[in-house]
Amino acid sequence: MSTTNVIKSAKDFEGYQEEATLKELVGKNGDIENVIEVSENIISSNFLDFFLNDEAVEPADDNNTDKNLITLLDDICAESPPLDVSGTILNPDVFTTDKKMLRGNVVEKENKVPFGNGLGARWSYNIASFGLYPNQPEDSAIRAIRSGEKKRILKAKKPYNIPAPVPVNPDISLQEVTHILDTPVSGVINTKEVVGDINSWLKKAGINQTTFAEKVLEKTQGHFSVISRNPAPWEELLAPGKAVFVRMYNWMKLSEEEKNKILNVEKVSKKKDLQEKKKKTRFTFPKEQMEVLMGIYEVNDRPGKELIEELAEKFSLSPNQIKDFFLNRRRRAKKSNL
DNA sequence: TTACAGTCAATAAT
DNA sequence: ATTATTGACTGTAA
Repeated sequence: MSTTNVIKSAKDFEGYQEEATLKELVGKNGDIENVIEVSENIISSNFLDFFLNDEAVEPADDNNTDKNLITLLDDICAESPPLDVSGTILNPDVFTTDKKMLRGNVVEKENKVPFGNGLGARWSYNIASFGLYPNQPEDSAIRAIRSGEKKRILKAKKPYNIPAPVPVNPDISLQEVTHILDTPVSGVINTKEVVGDINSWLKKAGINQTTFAEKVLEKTQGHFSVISRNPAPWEELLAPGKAVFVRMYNWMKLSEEEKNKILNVEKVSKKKDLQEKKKKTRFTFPKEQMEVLMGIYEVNDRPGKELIEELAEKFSLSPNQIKDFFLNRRRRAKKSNL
């Protein structure tokens, strides 16, 4: 049986339609031991017999590009053959062994064969790697060789790994994912915890506040920043406030696939609209006014109407501006525990 | 009506 | 670039 036929058998076994090297065939399953073992049971051809047969140990002759299987297996399992291999002719005593011997009852013969890194190492490794070498002494050199080769096998098979199919639900629509996000949560949400989860997820996923706030929560970055830094307890939230945390809570339950469904939606540019609008400038209390206001706040955080109007008068501001100052101040002082 | 939660959005701060 | 801050506006509950 020629190497070509062996490869053909292997291809049939693997169900390969196209040309492939033996290495690729083995790599497809990623497990040379398994290929050999399974082939022994399934292939009716001489795949395994070839390996065990004298024929297999015949050196490839110089005019023949066919290599014997031992050589092929060595090529498969080793990046490069051991440097101190003295030749290509393997010990006939060993390779005329039959299946029964390979099953593990070869101790007597094995012990006569030198291990180490010589020629013998090649065949002993091959047998050992198939797990058919039960009585090997602890201190035998074969152990190192075997484990070393196994590493190489693992390394070699990587490029041929078939990635496990990622379970996805390709049919779920954006609308459906959004619906999931808005599904009410029964019971109390730990706002602090949710916010912590979201923030670590954002960091891990490399997504910024603006993107998350706008695409997922449909809120502004600033708003998200505030509620994520000092989330109010669930009980204190009104319906709209709760809804935001429901979204964050549900978000963490989504698969990455589902998350991407939402994150991939492109925001419609509002540049045009913004250009048409005259953007307001934000008033800032002058330093002196702020000092007065803060001074009052220290002793009285709820000034009455009279004081408010007096301040408004003095500062040439509207009473609402003064009112809002105290309102916002109280709210934010409470939130930040100050 | 009024205070406050929810927000926006400019802009300060990193 | 991003995140934090904050004056002001909106809607709601009391």
